[in-house]
Amino acid sequence: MMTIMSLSATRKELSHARIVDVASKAIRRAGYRGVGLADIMQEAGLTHGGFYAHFESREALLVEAMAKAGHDNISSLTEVVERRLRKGGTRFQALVETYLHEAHMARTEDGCVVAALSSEMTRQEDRVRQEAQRRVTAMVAMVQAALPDGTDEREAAVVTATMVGALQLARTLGGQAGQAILAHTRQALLERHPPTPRR
Amino acid sequence: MMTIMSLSATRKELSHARIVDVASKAIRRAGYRGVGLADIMQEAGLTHGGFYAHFESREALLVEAMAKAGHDNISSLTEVVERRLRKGGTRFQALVETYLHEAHMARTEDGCVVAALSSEMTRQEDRVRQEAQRRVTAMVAMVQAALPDGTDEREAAVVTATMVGALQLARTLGGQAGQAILAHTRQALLERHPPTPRR
DNA sequence: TGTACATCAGTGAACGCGCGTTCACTGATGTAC
DNA sequence: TGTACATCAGTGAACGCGCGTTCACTGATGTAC
Repeated sequence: MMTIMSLSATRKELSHARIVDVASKAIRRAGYRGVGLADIMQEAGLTHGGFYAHFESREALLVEAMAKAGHDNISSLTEVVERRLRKGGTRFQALVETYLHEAHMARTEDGCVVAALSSEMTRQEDRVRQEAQRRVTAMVAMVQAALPDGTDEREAAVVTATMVGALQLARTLGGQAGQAILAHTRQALLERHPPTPRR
Repeated sequence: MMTIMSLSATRKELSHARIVDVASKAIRRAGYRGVGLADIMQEAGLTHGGFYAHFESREALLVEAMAKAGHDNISSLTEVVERRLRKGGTRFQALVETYLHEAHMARTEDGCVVAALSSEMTRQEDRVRQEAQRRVTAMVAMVQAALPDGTDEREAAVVTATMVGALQLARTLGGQAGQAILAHTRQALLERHPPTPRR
């Protein structure tokens, strides 16, 4: 929930972290333009006037919010994957089953920032877009780390694309149709990278 | 470019079609909220005041614009696929190579409406969202029609998710990294549904 | 074929609202002595 | 330990702009006779 901060975090640093955290959820829930600064500040327990003491511009907040969302994604996915691993199966299997899970379909604001914003990423100004590229790259790297050692980065990119696309279509359709897409995509990905090597 | 209209199309019907056509490109280029009504009307050769003689609301335009974009997608993809087919290969191969082509990556405003808007679809009001669901369903059906007879609809959905996700990530990364994703996704999909059945 | 009138399609100004940004001010926190 | 002062962090009003929506009006098109 909260960024890990040094013990000597000032009051201002704590406020800053709260604003970024609120924004990281807001953009995933409502899109880059879906929530105004006043609402974000209010949800962080502040008034909107103080915003520019923390950020140069709205855009600067978006950059930090995306980075925060991406780091939260990776750390919470890693944590859940580790937990699942103790019940057996491969790391990849655990990742696929966690990412393409109903719970992830339902909760956009805590979920994957790439899936939440991908079709808007190309339309952002330079700095936001560059951060978006870093988020995509980091996600591909995480998927690659879950695949068997030596797996091509481009293969990891294809798997990432499949997971992101499936989550988005599932969310758009919703309900049973959405769950069916998740289920069959899990199956397809595990066929492609089976727990036990083919030969 | 232009909707096919009856020979007796009135002047108003022609204007209406122009507005929808302009909007169908605008939303793909800039997102649901990326272009204002005044700009759309201007690009259609009109002034903004006349908008409400054509549509009940902005939302109503979005619904028509998405439907138009989707139909244009399917008809132009079908056309290109037919052309490619004459040079050999399977229908699925032609579809994959057309959809995951550099040209599609570069031209969002003429491209797939699902890939252009997917992460925004869940955030729209009812009527827009329902049309979005129809667009996804229609796209899955088109993919299914390109796969061998008897292929499961859910398998078509997985393939659709992979194509949509790959196009989006490729667009976000851009350049060589983007093209690499397209290339490897083409390869991965053709491995999964090879021109000659496995046995 | 021409005239008078009704309807159609579009114009352009105006309104209201939300939102990013700015700024003078205030209360709280910390520091010097 | 207490007092005086400086700095910090945040407040709340205001500004300007863009955008969806409304509306009185106009010029063009079509129809009746």
